[in-house]
Amino acid sequence: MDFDGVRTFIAVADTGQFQEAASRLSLTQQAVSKRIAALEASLGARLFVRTPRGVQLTIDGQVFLPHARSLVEAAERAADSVRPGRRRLRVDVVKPNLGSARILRDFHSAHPEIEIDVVTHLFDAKTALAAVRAGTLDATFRAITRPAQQLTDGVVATRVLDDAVELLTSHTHRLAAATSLTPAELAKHKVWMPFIAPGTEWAAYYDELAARFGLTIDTLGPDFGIDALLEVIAGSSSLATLVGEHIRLVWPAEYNLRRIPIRNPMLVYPHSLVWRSDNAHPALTKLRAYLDARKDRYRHPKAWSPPWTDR
Amino acid sequence: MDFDGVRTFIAVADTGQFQEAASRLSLTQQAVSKRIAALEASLGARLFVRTPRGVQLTIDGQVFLPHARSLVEAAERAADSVRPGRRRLRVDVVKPNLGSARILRDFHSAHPEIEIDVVTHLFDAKTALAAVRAGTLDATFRAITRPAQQLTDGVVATRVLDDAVELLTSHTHRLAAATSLTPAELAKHKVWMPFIAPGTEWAAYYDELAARFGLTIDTLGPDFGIDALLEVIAGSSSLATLVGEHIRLVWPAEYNLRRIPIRNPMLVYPHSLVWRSDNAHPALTKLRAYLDARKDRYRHPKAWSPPWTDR
DNA sequence: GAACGGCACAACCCGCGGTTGTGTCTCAGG
DNA sequence: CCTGAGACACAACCGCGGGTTGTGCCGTTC
Repeated sequence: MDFDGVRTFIAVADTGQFQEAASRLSLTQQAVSKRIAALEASLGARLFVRTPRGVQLTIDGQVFLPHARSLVEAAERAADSVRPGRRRLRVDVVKPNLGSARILRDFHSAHPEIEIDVVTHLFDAKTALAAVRAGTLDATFRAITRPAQQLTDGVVATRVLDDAVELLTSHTHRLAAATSLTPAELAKHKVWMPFIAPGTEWAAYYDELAARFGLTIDTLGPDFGIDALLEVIAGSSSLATLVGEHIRLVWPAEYNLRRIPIRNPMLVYPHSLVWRSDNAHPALTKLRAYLDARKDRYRHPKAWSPPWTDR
Repeated sequence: MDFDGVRTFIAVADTGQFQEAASRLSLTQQAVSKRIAALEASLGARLFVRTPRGVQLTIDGQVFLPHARSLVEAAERAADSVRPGRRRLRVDVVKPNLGSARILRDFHSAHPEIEIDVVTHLFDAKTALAAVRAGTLDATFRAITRPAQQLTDGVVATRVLDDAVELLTSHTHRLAAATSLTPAELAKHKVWMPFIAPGTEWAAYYDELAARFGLTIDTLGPDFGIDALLEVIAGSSSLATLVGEHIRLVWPAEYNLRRIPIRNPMLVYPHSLVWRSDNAHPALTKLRAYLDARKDRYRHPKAWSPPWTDR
């Protein structure tokens, strides 16, 4: 099964005859006949009944037709997704379960007509910012370290989300019963965050956090993914980790995990939207307007965040 | 852009190197290299950065990857739709705006996991029944004329929908003010139904109806489609047509059309579900159970319908 | 610095997919 | 009833796209 065959099938179905489809495709009737025969052979089903006055779709053909159309549409979309100019908006959200991804989903349900390509798993903010600068990425939700240095040549940012840090523990952990914690209380316990890759802006954030409040954060150990982490946390009464309030986490009911907010001060991880000021993509304008209209909804203005972030 | 290229792209993206992808695809590394180069050329974008230790997706590549996956999935679905055995349920509903299509949609929203291929535009019940008998169609919603003759060799039917006939007129028509009509009142006016193709079960139904109640139904004139018909009806004070209560019709507000129910007796068009008794498709079982659970919801047991339909 | 592992380029070659030519079937018209 | 037109299939041919083998280059590793 190949694209040419599918496209030929659609042309024949639309015109009702091989001849007409052939001239529309700038082919001979025999070529169209062969393509359809090949497609039918590869599918193992007859798609047309040949009549002296043209062809007619069989039931298999009628069933296949809408699939064929959606197939070429999907091909169109795929090609458009990388075509320079007039392409879908490309936004980086670090990970699909983060608060930034949730905001993007909210935006998408508010404007379902705007098509978005979500990018994840870029290594760090530096990579993402370089991509924004190069124009391969329209926007990224990232924490911005040292803004003066990184936001050069027309790359701008606004703070859009303060994700409050919470402690995630098993129900057997010594802090499990607390309804909230202060950073000072937290300093007495070890925090384990193997998913923080060294050299990223996440590592920088937690370094600052640990230094400022005297926490011990252990980022050692291989990162086997969030599910493995949750399982280990659930089975331990001494291990705990930090997560953002907006991070979507699901675990089996028997894990019985606790998410404990931190107060006095509240600690927030700062997400900014970063884009090139000369990027005229209409969907980007819509996204910025959407975020601007909600700019206070996801902010915790009195909470602590590192001094290097834009405000 | 061709399927092989897209599949190769996915294999390379998954393995992270041409070599490995090549052996997985039973190709040489050079062939993979050429395929990717050709794909990149046809898309006008670089998908991988070549490194000494393999390849890495560019941002374009990351964006393209999910599209590529959905593309091969769509291809899978398309091929499955006509593969004999283990295919989606194929149901014929005459036209997408009919009550039978609505019931099928209701069924689909009740069981979103069941995938259905909807077939329309089969010429008549005879064709549809032949397709059911041949096994190319799993079920059809049709009116059954002369059940004893047509429902031979294991093809069975149950009545699932009585679609009450209504008169559709402009607001300037002489009957426009009526809140309901009797067939006898209708007999004095001409009814125009150019969309009834001669030789179909629809024509048979309206022939019976006209003969029984003395109506004059005109099926002459070319059928330019439902929109054209509505426009003509809207502009005439003498033309009217008959439609089922469950037929979904939309028209511009200024048309100001009226749908007038018919009573004493109510006239219904009988839809039956027809299937082969030896068809073991699990989705068909579900559909039958669904319809059986609602078998009184769409019925008008006291209404008139032709004597040849199953009850 | 040599061996290794990875990708690209070059040359070759087979066969897929196109074209031309022809046969067959059906329907319309005289 | 015959004939011509129109439509699709089959056969033969052929060029080129896409595969293979062979080789080079480059960066990493020991």
